[in-house]
Amino acid sequence: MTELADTLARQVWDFVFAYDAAYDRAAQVAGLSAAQACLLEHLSEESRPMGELALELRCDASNVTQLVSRLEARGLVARVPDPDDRRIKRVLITSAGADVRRAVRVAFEFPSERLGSLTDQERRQLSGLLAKVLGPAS
Amino acid sequence: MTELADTLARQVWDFVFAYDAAYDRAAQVAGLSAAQACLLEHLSEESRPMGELALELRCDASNVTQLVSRLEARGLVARVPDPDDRRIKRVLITSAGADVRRAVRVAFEFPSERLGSLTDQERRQLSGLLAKVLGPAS
DNA sequence: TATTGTTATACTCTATAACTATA
DNA sequence: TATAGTTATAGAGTATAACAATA
Repeated sequence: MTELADTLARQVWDFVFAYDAAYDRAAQVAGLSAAQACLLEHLSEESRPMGELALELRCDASNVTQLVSRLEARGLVARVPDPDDRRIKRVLITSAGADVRRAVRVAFEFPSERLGSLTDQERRQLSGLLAKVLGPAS
Repeated sequence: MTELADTLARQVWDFVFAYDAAYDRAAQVAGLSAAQACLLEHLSEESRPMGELALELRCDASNVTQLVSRLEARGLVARVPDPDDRRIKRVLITSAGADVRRAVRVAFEFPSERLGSLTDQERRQLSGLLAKVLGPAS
């Protein structure tokens, strides 16, 4: 009986499709591409080396260079030197960047809206299932 | 107590990230981009009008033109005329296209691999939760 | 006149290879 | 010699606007 598995696979596909589309729209509302919004999401209070970002985003360093250049041109991030290693450039989100990032988060209603239809117990259930599916490496 | 909601949102984000990356890789194994594989996935035995594909993929018609052109150049789909309306061009998957699509499906182990770690009961649970989250419009 | 699909164009994402500066 | 990041380049995804063919 693989019918259940097929149904589930389809549901997951549909969910991911809707999720991705919603994130695209949210980024667009804030005037960003999804990739740019994603990069901003990987920045914190402190600056971060570009190489670290490339690793986390699982993309080439030259890609990060371009993304950061576009964000920097719009004043959303800044490149700051690393005090210990002058080869390294660190990326720092500006206050304008933090504003835009907040706008993306606000526009990205999908999780709260969709997951909001679940009861507290169902949310716990889903969280447990996802933890099992994602495995220990997360 | 929004901690649960935050945890869940993060888990969903991680899951989608892993899912998307896995689909990218699967398409790449078969020599396709994710968008091309996705288009093939929307074809069945019968040919389909390009406009329908644009609607389902939620993208512009000109985008479908380009995707189909690339797939057609590689012999994976063909454009066939519509017998009733000569404005319409229908897209038909070739047997080579069906082979490649099968290769993508085989390479896309993510759902069966990850979801395979769940028991039958857990799968039913997850399916139910997704049905509720996706809503009636699915 | 409205619709289907294409063309021209432009911007972004992404990777590879060659390069610069620093370690 | 190895590493961090950049530059040059190329292919693909995507959209907008102008267009051709057909309804």
